[in-house]
Amino acid sequence: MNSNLNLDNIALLKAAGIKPSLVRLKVLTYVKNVTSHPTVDMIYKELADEIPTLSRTSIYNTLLLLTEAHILRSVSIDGDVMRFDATMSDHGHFRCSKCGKIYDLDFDTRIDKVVLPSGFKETRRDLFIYGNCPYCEGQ
Amino acid sequence: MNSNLNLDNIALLKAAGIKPSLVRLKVLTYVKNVTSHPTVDMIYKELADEIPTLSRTSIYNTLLLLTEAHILRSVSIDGDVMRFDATMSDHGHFRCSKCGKIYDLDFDTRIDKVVLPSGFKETRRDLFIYGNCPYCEGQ
DNA sequence: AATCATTATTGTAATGAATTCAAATTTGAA
DNA sequence: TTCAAATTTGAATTCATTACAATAATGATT
Repeated sequence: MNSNLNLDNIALLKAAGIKPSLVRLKVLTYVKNVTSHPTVDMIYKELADEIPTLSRTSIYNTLLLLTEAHILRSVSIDGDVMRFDATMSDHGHFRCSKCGKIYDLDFDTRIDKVVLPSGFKETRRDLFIYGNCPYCEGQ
Repeated sequence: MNSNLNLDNIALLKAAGIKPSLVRLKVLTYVKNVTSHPTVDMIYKELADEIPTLSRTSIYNTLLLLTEAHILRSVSIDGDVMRFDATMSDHGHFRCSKCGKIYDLDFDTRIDKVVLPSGFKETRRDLFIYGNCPYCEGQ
């Protein structure tokens, strides 16, 4: 399964004109396999075991590259550290004010009814909802 | 008009249990009179003329105080520097990718139709739309 | 008016995420 | 194998924000 995913990711990177180096594959695979919207630090700490020479700069470089290629997207919520997300379909984010966990938030097309004043041209939107998640709401 | 607004702001601060000091009044008045969603730096540079001894820390302190009192709100868009907004009614924000200007974005209640999964309790939401504003879209 | 505790303001130092940049390493074509 | 190009590294830098201790201002009480 992991190797399959790697094969997919190799193809994915090649299709985007990006050489599938070790660092790039590991970063991409990790962000894809995880729902935690990891930070650079989380990625670094996770991959440092497998790649002992790894530097944070490489992760910054890689994430910038993958973000510009629209393979990942960056998520910056309310002044927090930058996080990264492999879910590229249109969706919002919920952040629990207690535990800080970030959830992907599917929303249907009703949000598209928010209309811009004339002359404004939209390229992207972010919806962030804050509150308590089910695990923190109980207590 | 300015003195009237100051009188209003004095009352506003008092009602919130905040002593209406000079710095607080100047910061509040400035953010209220301006639609630019100013940064700490913009506020500092603007007020430094009138209050020569002003420090950035005071502005940070003041903005935190006013934000916690729900007199102002902070706006953090896509990893940018923190900005501040005196419009407290429900609204979104549009940032022009070219000129960087931020516009308030009224939206009607249709956005409220975005439904959270059960167990999630919402306290606040942010909607950010990116693209080009009318002045930048032309060229 | 003087005292004094409380609050506000200041300024310096520390923190930490993100960026810059040049050097070292790796890669892959010739 | 050679060599140029691309990748990775690590140290230094930048810059917004926070921490914190010192100073100044305020306002109630005597």
